[in-house]
Amino acid sequence: MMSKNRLDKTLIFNTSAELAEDVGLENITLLKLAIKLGVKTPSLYNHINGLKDIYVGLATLAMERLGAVVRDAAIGKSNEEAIIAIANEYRKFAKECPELYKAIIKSPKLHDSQVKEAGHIFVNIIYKVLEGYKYSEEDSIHIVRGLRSIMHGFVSLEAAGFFKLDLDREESFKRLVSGFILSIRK
Amino acid sequence: MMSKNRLDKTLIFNTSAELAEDVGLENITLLKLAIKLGVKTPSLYNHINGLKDIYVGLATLAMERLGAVVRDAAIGKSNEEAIIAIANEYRKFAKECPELYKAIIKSPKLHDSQVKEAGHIFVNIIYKVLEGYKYSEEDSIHIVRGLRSIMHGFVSLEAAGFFKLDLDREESFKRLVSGFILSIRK
DNA sequence: TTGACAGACTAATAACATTAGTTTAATATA
DNA sequence: TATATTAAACTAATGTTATTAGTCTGTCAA
Repeated sequence: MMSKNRLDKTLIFNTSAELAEDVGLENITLLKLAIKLGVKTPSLYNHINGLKDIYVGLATLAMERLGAVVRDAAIGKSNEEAIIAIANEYRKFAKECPELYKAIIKSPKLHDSQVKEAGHIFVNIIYKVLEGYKYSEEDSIHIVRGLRSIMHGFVSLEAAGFFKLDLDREESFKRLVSGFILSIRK
Repeated sequence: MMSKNRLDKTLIFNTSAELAEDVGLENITLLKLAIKLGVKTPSLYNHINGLKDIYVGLATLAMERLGAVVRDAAIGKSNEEAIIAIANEYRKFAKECPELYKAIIKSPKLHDSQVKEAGHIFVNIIYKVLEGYKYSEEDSIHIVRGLRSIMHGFVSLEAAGFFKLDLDREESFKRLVSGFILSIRK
């Protein structure tokens, strides 16, 4: 009657993501997570190898969701319109799930993990959008790095509270993105 | 003979910064710090209020050092030349002290702390450089936010290992900065 | 029915951060 | 110089966590 508290990785990571938003990414504990799952702490170890796995799982989840958001944003759009839509949805995602978003960067090292894989998918969407511009492969790499930098940079400084005046943050972001688009015009 | 192990905040934070680079920002413990200082753990509490203070202190230290680096970079230069120099030195700092750099963003909340103060100083240097451009105050705000975003974004994605191809990262950064400068030209 | 196994559980350990209370040594004061 | 004050070190103890070891139980295949 209570296969309710039957665990698996998906459930664990999804619940971790909720917990992160509740208590803050840094304040996740296995006890809190276990309680939220209706289970005792050590039971988690039947599915994951400890807290580090949680952070890797969260980074992967974040990347996957961000990839989906960005993919959807770009549907039916091309070139500048697509870039603007991607940037706006990227920022929206980071504002809606700030703690999950942080997990992307916190991830201990990307090397070992599936985060890599999820990251590839995310990046490939942007490459696809750039196809309209007919850049060389090399140029595309630089541009994708640039776009990711402005999106991540703005969004994480904003989340950290560095842009104090509440006023005008939309406008700041809009200008940054427009400026970037301008600078990659051929 | 051993006033060697006499503590104060400056010593504690400087040593914490070294420790962070040794073991990673996330892996600092008060025990490791105490050992490095030749002291027992509880002694630290005579000067700080716990681990959180360490992170706030590190964020402040990082901001101060970054401010100094940026200030020095801009000496004797103006406009585009100054911006390029600032960006390059900013990145260099982040590469040389990656763990300390991370402390800037990790800082729990900036509100409560002196990080704010150090941040102001840092930002004011950039405002000063922009004076050469004769922007309106509002424009300046947007531009400073933009510049910080590209610097922080690139540097932290790079540090996190997101730009896999070792090749060309210099070039990517150079293009990003040049593009930004281009986009703020009047 | 039984045997195996996944996945839950209890119990125990170790690494920390943190607090309370004690001692020591330097410095100011008489 | 002697004494009082005090800052800052120390020892001892507590509570929270992560993690591990070993046990129990229900499910499913033979």
